[in-house]
This record gives sequence, structure tokens and C-alpha cells, in this order.
Amino acid sequence: MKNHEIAALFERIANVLELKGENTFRINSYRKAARVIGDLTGDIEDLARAEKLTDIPGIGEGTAEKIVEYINTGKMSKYEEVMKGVSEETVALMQIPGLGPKTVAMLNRELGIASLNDLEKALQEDKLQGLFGIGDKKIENIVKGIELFKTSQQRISIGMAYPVVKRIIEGLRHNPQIRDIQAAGSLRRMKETIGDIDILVSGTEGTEIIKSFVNMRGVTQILAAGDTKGSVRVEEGVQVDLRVVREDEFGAALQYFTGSKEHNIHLREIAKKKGLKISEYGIFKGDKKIGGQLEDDIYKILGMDWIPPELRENRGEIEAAQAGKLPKLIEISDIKGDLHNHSNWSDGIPTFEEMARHAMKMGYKYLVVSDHSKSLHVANGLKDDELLEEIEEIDKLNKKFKGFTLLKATEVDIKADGSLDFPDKILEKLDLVVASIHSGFKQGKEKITERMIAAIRNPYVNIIAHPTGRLISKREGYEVDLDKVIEACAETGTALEINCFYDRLDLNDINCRKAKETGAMISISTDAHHLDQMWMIELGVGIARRGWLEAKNVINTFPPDKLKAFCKKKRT
DNA sequence: GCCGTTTTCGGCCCGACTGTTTTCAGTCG
Repeated sequence: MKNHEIAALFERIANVLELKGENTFRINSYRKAARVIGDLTGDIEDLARAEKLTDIPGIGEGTAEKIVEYINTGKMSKYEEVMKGVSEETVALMQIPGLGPKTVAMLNRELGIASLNDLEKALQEDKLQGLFGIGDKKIENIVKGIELFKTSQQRISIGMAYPVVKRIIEGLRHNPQIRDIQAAGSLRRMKETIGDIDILVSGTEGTEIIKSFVNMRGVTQILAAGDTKGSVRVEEGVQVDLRVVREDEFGAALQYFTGSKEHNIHLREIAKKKGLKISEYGIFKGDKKIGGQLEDDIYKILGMDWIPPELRENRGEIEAAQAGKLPKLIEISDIKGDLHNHSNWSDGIPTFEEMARHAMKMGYKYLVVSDHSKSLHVANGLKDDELLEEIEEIDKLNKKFKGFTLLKATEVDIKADGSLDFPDKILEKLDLVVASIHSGFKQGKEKITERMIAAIRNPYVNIIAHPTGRLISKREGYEVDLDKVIEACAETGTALEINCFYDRLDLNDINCRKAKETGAMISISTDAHHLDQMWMIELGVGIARRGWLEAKNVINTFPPDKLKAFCKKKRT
């Protein structure tokens, strides 16, 4: 699948054209093309073969030709043409905050600066002084920008940002000057990584609110503290911005600061065609404000349904909302249990009983105990007889519970040759089987795909855990043909997992949507090794919502009997 | 480069801030 390669090429073309001062609308169309191709759920080569490329919004004749050229020859002449005389390093300079295309182009033209090294050297030698449009302040800002670029490039996982937001909102909620408080930005959209955290407040006495915000526990550095905006760094290393807006503007501001940028641009285009205007202050007809207190105002006035934040990525949600065809997204309250957890029998901390009590407190009807299997020595994987013993213990314990069941399971290793780490005659004694890959990551794509499909075809395997093996910003996943895996799951009645652990979030949103479209079921599970990790189910539900999933697509929304029937069906 | 319930040509999202200049370009979210 070449989707990401092609998207990256268009993104690079856009960056270089920007540096070269090309027409901004042309640049934006390359960016848009890059974005829609990156978001496609299908294979772009299939679309090219079917001559359907121009059906994709944002792809016209010109772009389609370039895609076809790349698919057929492995080259894109437009890309090679624009890259002449420009280095990637020069283009990368535009990522430094405060340096845009105009400044980078000017520095390159006047001083031959083509890399970060060149720029730092020129700064040391005071060479920027006296250039057109460059004053002392600008130089100071470039120095600061470089520092910022070096230190704070990384986005953090939503799992790290989420507790920070909860803490801040809890801490401020009781402040009498505050009427509404709500996280915005990519966190509200439940994106898997977060750049910085945006929190929006409506209320009077902005100065007072900001003051209590910047003096909160956990704040390590105050970056700004005015009367409408405060900005701090917290001990987790992330920047948090708090904005105070008027009550009658809260909805419009929330809509605006939630984004995504692409979603908002599309909405404003629609508004413009209707003779309206949207800004962070409201929705306007001429000079007259016709809405903005509620977020719903904006969508309603534009003639569409309110769109859940997780869908706001300009991936077709606006068209669906106009047609009244948005999915009824899964809610956290639909979840009846967690289907992947570890106890102190393998590498987890809690006992069975502690796990069960915690699950009941969360309102669950069932919880799966799925300890590791024997090959995974590092995780103290269970031997055959230990698993049989575990089954007996759980059976005994279950007699104590009413309206709740611990389900007997394993997270069985899919071994390097595709066989499973326990024989079928043991697996058949379990309520449910989770299977996953923990070894042989370096095998080729074909081999890994084969291994997985062999596991999927086993009649006892119900869930494939963390299907791609990626760890966010630590490790790429193993190579696997996920399309084939999804098809095999759909065909056999096997579920794919959204692993909720904050550095996994695997499947991701786009693959979830693909699974839904193909007809494969999903399990949302935490892979918790500790009771304090079971809350992460919220992250998984967020990813599921981003993947357009409804409760009916997710097996752990099923009541106990229906879940059991789902697992049994494969065995018959 | 894309796109069309005013358009096949002439548009293409909005507002704030900053630093530089002397009315505005560049950058950002």
C-alpha cells in the first residue's frame, strides 16, 4: 500500500513550493491531497486501477496523473522538478517557530543559509543584523524558536495528557467565577498524541481565573498570565493553555479551539457559500450575530447535525452530518467489561478478586483474566498445568459473585511458526482466547501476515490483541498486511483489539474504520497489569469513536450471554 | 491545483499578534 508514500511526497512538494513563494492556493491543494490520501481507508492503487482517483474530494486531474505516474514508475516528475536546487534541510527550517517560508527563503538567498547548522553559525557571527525586515527582536525570537524546536518537538501520548487535564479541570471547577470549563483541541478530539493542551473557560473576572490557574499544583513554569489567556508548563512536561471567554461566546470558541483546522476550514467554506461567517466569537449574518452561545448553534445554522468532536477531522463527517447520516457512536457507558487483563499469576499486580471487585466498581458485568502463555518467559507466562489450575481457581471464585463473572482466558502467544503456545485441548476449556505476537518482529511482511492468519483460523481464538505491535513514538509496528488480517477476521468471526494502553492504542482510528467497513468486530480492552490502568478504557473508546464505531461493532458492549455466543459460534 | 444550487473562470477561512514600517507583511493557531 503506497498511500503514505504518496501523501508524504505531496506534503513535501507543498513545503518546497511554499519556500519558493508559489501561489498559496496551489500549495494548499497539494496539502489537501496529502491529507486525504493519508486518511484513505482503502488502497490508493486499487482506486487508481479503477480510475476512481478523481472521485476523492481534493484530487483533480493533475494530482491523479501524478499518482498514476508514481504507481507505474516509482517516480513523480513534479517532485523531482521542485526539489531541484533545494535541500530537505532547508525546507525543515520552516518548522522552527517564528520562521516561515518568507524568512527562510530570504536567509537562503541573502546568506546562503541552508540548514540549522548554517543558521546557528550565522547567528553566532551576527550576520543577520541589518537584513531587510530583521530587527533585534526578530533575532531574539529566532534564537528562542531554535531552542523551542530542539526541546519541545515531541507530542505526548493522550494517555499522559488526559490525567493532567482531569486534574486541572477538577482543581478549577469549584472556582465561583467559572461557569463552564471544557478541554478543547486535539485532546477533546481524542487524538492519539497531543501537542499542547487547550482548556476553555467561560466566566467573568478573567484575571482572577488565570491567577488561580497558573498557581495550581503541578505547574513548573508560567509562560504567560494575562486577563484572557494563561499558559504554563506542568511537571509532565506538557504546555497547557487556558483561555477565558464570554459566556455568550463559549460555544463558538469551543468549536473553534476544538478543531481540527481542516474541519473548521471546511465549515467556514460552507458558511461563506450561505452568506454567513464563522469565527471564534460566533456565527454571523453580515454584522449580526445569529448564534454562538452553544456549539450546536454553529452546526444547526449551517443545516447539519452536531458533530461529535472525535469525528472532526474532515474525513467525510461534514457530508454525513448534512445528510443526517452520522453514526451513533459508541459511548463509554456501552462497555460491559474488559477483555484483556493480567493478574499476579503472570506479570500483573492484582489478584483475581481485586480485579473482579474493581471491575464491579466500574459497573462491568464481566472481566477477562488473560495471563501470558509459557513462551513469554519475561512476563512469567503460565505453563499448561498452571493455566488449568488458574481455571479452577477462577471457577471457585466466581461462585462468590452475583451478576458478575470473571471470564477464563489467556493471552496466548502466536509463535514464530504461526502455531499457538497452548494446544487446542487446553484452549477449549477457556471462555475466551486472546492471541498476540510478542516475538519474531523482524520477520517479513508475508511471514507475519501468515502467522496471524493461521491464528485467526484457529477455532478457539476470539481476539487478536494489539494487531500491529506499534508503540507510539518508541517502536514502529511489525510489518503486516492488515487488509488481509481484517478480511480474515471478518470472515471467521474473530475480533480485532483496540488495545487501550496509552503507548499502544493499537488498532488506530483509521484501521478501526477499515475494520468496520470490512465487517470485522472490535474488542476494546486495556491490557491492564494494574488496577490503576483500567481507566484507560476511556482512551480506547475515544479511538473507537474516531474510527466511527458504534456499539454494535464492539463485542464488549454485548451482554454476557451474547458475548459467550459470539465466542462459541467460532467453535461450531 | 481544485471546484461549481449565482461560476468552466475566478475565486479559494478567519482573526490576532508581532515586529517592522509608516500602512502592512509574516506567522500562528
